Amino acid sequence: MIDSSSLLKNYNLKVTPQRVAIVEELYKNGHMNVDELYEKLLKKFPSVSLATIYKNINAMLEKIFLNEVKIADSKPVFELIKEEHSHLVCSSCGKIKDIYIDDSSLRDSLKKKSNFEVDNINIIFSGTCEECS
Amino acid sequence: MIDSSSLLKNYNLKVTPQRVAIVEELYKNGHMNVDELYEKLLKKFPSVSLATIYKNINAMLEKIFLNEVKIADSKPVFELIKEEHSHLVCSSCGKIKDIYIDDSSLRDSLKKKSNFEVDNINIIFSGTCEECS
DNA sequence: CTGGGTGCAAAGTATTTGCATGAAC
DNA sequence: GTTCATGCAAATACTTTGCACCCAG
Repeated sequence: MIDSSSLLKNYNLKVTPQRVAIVEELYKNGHMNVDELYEKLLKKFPSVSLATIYKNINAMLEKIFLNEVKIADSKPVFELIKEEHSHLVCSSCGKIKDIYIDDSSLRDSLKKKSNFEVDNINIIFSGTCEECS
Repeated sequence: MIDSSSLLKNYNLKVTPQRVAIVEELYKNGHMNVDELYEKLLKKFPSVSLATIYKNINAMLEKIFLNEVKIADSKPVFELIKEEHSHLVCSSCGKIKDIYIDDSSLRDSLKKKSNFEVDNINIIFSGTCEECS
């Protein structure tokens, strides 16, 4: 499991049960959109409000321990920040998986073509996952 | 310039002045979000409505001659479909440029790690463009 | 002429904000 | 005790829809 309380404290966020639940759900499920998070939290806190979800997501995005992933043809999803990685998105089942791919060859070929200074490369593979094919 | 009328006809869309203007603006500017398109069209058609912009963007997306690009921290932008390419997004000036990068090494390294069947790879480089650095 | 596009207004969906109360520290 | 999070309701932002009228083919 993940030590949500320490994580929250490290980022100067008060430890509330709702926040702990958000972190734990994201840890368990990897990638979730706002509605999925809301549904999960409703089970634990029947009176939780969507506003709380939004406020917390935004707080966590600002503290940079959450990352927003924008995928074609679907709602943005959120994930806990971890090592830099890319995403596999299955167009059949919709599942998203992390994958660790070396991007140095990409950086090299960009360098040859342009003087753009890269901070960050965002790569999304779409296609069909092993289970669906 | 671009032959917007033929383009529209080829995709079975009636040629209207608003549509021609949308295609021409996208051709000129490369990438535009809904509001930018709306502002441009307002200059030519003071009574154009946002609904028309949305309806046409959606029609063009369906006919697959428009592409939606989702970028972190900004509104989605639209571009005319052309050869497959990647995007450079400057975090300083916000400008988006196309870049043609060979992705075969990415495909190879993915193949080694996973049985995911790739249809399509979406790559966004963020950083600082030549002019801004 | 006919079908489909346009513009307007209204509805729908998504997200943010203000505020009173209550919990975390 | 003070600060800040929560939940509610209202406000704002974004996008779609319905419909009467009009233009493209």
